[in-house]
Amino acid sequence: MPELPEVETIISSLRPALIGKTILSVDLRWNRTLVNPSPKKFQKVILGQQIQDIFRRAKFLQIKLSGSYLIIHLRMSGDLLVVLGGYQPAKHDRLILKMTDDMSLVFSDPRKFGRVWLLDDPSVVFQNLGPEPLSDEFTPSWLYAALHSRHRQLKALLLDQSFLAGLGNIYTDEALHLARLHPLTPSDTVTVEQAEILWISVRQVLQEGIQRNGASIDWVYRGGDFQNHFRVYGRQGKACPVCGTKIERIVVGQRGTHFCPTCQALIKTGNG
DNA sequence: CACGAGACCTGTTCGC
DNA sequence: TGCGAACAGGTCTCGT
Repeated sequence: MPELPEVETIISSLRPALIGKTILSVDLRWNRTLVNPSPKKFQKVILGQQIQDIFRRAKFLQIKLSGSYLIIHLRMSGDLLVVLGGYQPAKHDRLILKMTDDMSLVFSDPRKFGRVWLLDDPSVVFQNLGPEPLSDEFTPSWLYAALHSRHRQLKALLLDQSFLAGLGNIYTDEALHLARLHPLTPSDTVTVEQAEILWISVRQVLQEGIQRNGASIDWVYRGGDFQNHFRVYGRQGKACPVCGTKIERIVVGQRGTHFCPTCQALIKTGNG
């Protein structure tokens, strides 16, 4: 479900509620949610630890405890909510941490793809991630060089977390539309100018997503409204906001991919 | 290295 | 109305 802006939005809501709270009990309701350590050790280690801060790295939530890091990835359908008072576990709850001040952190995840780690050193989980797109590390010249160091379809490459960390299916389609680049463009044919426009576009869609508190689709409403501002995602058959051409949907790397065939024409290169 | 298919899961929507 | 297919914001692994 969530991409970078949604994770950022969730963290913003959790931070004021959770910082300073101490974990009093653990209710693990789907064992495979927990990657590391064993359920028994997890409970033993986490009880009594205090939440000190919460950060994001890529699409991971990184909860700094007094003696460990609690790492959470929401994958497709995960959600985190804070509830006050007596709480009756719901059908899709996978992990519930009861805290001081009569508060609980609930990890709900219908599809059971989400994962949780409790680690002394979180870097092992992050070691294969590319740069953060909103950091200073991500520059137009880095992007141009990185695109040319591989030969891949732009859509697939932007989704690859080891290339760039944080984009998912929605924001990739939106960024490519803004940059007027076809999703199947070979990465090493992008010009310096196009790379710069793509760099601006990636940052712009992510910042807009954060500003709008992310996108809320399907049955989960978490307050964001970026879904009302999609240019191409999920809009196949509807008019491109720029030129009016019907948005098309194709499959790239097994992901639904939405683009405007006029604004994002595939430019043929080679043999002139 | 690049790419496609399959796996992991449940729920909703689409098409006949 | 019913029922199977297709689809869903993600990522890993395997075979070619």
